[in-house]
Order: sequence, then C-alpha cells, then structure tokens
Amino acid sequence: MTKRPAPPATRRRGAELEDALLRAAADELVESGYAGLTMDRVARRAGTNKNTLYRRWPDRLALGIAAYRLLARSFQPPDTGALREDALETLRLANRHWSSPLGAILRELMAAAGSAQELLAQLPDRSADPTAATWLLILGRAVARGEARPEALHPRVATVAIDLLRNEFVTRGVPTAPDEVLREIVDEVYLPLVRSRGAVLTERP
Amino acid sequence: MTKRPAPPATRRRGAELEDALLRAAADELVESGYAGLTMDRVARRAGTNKNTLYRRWPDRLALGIAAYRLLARSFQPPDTGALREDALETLRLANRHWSSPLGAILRELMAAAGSAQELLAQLPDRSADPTAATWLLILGRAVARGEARPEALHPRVATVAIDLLRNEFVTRGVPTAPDEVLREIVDEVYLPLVRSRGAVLTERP
DNA sequence: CCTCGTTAGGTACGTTCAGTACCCTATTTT
DNA sequence: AAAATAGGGTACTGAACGTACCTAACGAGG
Repeated sequence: MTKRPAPPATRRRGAELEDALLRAAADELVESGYAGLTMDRVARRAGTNKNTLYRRWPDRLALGIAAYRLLARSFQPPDTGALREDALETLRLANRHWSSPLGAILRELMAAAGSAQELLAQLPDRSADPTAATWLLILGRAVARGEARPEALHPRVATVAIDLLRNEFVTRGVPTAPDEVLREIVDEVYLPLVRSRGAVLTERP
Repeated sequence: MTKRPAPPATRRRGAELEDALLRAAADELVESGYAGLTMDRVARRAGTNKNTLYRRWPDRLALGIAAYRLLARSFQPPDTGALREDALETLRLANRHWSSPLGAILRELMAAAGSAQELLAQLPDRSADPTAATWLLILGRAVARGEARPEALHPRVATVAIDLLRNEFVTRGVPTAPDEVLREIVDEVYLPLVRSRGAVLTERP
C-alpha cells in the first residue's frame, strides 16, 4: 500500500539526494496537490526520512515551492505579426496554465505563502519581471509596426491584459476562463488602451 | 490565563446564542487572524463548547467567513464631480481596507476557501456585483458630464482600476499599495481607457 | 404543573501532521 | 585508520480538527 520504492543500492548524498527529494515532492504535488503534500509521504517516496527534508528546507511550504519550480517551465512569447493575436495567444497560454493541475497547485502555494514576499518571489508566475518582459516585447513589436502608441510601453500599461485575467481567477473561484472573457479583455480593454489613435491624439494645444 | 468570560446567568439558545458565537469568532479573528482562529478558543470565549459551533457551521472555514461578514461593512461611493478624483478616492478606500487588519483576514479567508465558489461568494469584497455597481455609478456620472465615453460603461471596462489594484495585492505580497501606484493606475490606464476623445487633451498636473 | 422532546454543555477521544530529538550507520576526507 | 560529515530509523510532542456520548437545562403541550 505505502509506496516505498527502490531502497537505493548505495546511500545517496548532496545534489543527487536533493534531486531525488525534489523529484519525490514534485510527484506528490502533482498527485495530491499541496494540501496533500506531507513530509512523511515525500520522505518515504524518496526512500528516506523527514530529517533529510528538514535539513534542506525549513518547512513544508519551502519544500512545496522548491518542488513547484521543477514543474513550471518558461515559455516563448508568440510572434504572429498582429498585436491582437499575440495578446490573445499569450492570454490563452496563461489561461491554460492556470486552469491546469499546475495552476491549482500554484494557487494553493500562493495561498499558503500568504504575504511572505520572500517566498512569493520564488514562484515563477508571481515575480513580475518575466511577465512584464514578455508583454513589453509583444507590445514593443506592435509599436514598431505602428499598431500601438509608444507611451503604452510602460509596465503598468503593457501588462494590463494578463493582470485582468489573473484577477478573473482570483475573484471568481473559477477553474478556467472562457475564451470569450479573453477576447473581451483584449478587445474592450487592452487594444483600446494601447492602440495608436492617429492624429487626434498627437496634436497638443 | 484562558479567558472564560461570563458564565451566562441563564442558558442562551437560538439566535441569542448564535450571535454570541459569531461575536466571539469575530473577536478572535481580529485578535489572531484566521490562522489563529481555533474552534476551541472561540467556544471558550463564547462561554460554550465546540459542539455548539459544529451544530451551526460545518467547519472552521464556514465559521470564519460568517464571522468576517460581521466585520465588513459597505461604503458610500464618493461623488467629487470629477472622474479622476472619484476613481482615486475609491481606490484609496479599497487600498485602506485591504491594508488594514481586516484586509489581511480577508486574504486569509480567500486563501483558505481556495476555489470553493460557494464560499467565496459569501465574502462581501469578493462578489463582483457590488464592486461593479459602484464603478458603473461613478463612470455613469462621468459619462453624463462628458468626461468618459459611453462605450466604457461595461463592467469589464468600468472596473479595470480596482481590478488592477487587487492584482497589485495579489502579485506583490505587499501590505499596502503606495499612493503613487494608485495614481499610475488612474492616470496611465484608467483615464486613457475610458476618457472620451474630446477630453483627451486635458492636461493633468 | 409535570413530563418529554429539543438544544446546550462537558469531557474525552481518535486522527492527522508538523516539527524535533536522539542515536545509529555509511561515506568521505584528512 | 581515525575523524568528521551527512544520511537513516524511530519515536515523541503538541496543536487542532472533527466526533461521540452523555448529562442538564429549557420550554411547550397535556
């Protein structure tokens, strides 16, 4: 019943052991979510014991976050040649991720981290920088094409779409956002906000 | 040491008892947050025992949410005569609330509720309707004054400012948002988004 | 006014986990 | 080979949730 795999031929140490621990923790996360991540189970699955875990991570949350980082991977921003499609595509990617089991885990971890900034900062999807960079890239290309106004190249403005989608997940307890919502965000908010509007806007009194 | 107040002269029942329980839970929430809300302590503080609690609420979270509702109160939307000021003022109110101990409790509860919609819906600040109503009201007045374009009277658009502020709390683990952030949200995003074209060129300080 | 059903109160558990303590054993380093 | 370091086993403490079970007050109907 209890999974006690591979009594290791030789005793593992250092990085090798650490990898095995993280691997086990990540597997448990995927199987049972953060709520079901217990130190005992992780230790058993890794073929070791809690001591080894506590020697490396101060508590369950730290372990959970470290394990999650194994699971999350970065992605390539799309480049379709049109701002609307780039934005939609990026939103769809985020939507898929947040709707996936991984997204659920992420939300559990965020919840558990509460307002511990130093922990939150380690969640890849949380640190603002990569997100902002992605959107500034997309938007920069749109500006170069004349699709967007240069003043929109401001982190606060560039990331509005993804921020609104994140908000959708936070306020609704919703498992996944319908595509219609994504389109609404892009067409009703994002494009009107960043689009260049021609001569009307450029003249100054 | 353990507070065991007022052994009640006569045995309380029904609504009277329920009020006392909620009162006790709310006090505990304020003192120790949701993390520190234990069924035993609430029961003791109310001068009764856990059975009585479990007869009314299925679990700790349900009790926490019910108690929080006692603490949160609604507010009046401002009416300063200028959209910029109305928006800023509303954001400042929300910022103050979310920065207060009550805001911290709200975040704990949201975290604990995870994706249980039926529970989340009971959090006053969570249900989208009142928020949307407030912003549509503010924006409606701005439209009437010619400050905003009528097409902006759309829930998705009207609530952008507060959504971005909420997002600020979620992504940063930040205790309070600096006023500068509020101004940025209003001046860089909200006003450009909803402003009617005629008013676009009005300078801001 | 007395009896009986309903609801409150008291107490004690069973369980699950986090986190810790202690001591033994394998591996590496000197 | 001895010493130092790091892994392994096991047991324990303590905090809470949630439950079981029994006793005692209340209040309504005969």
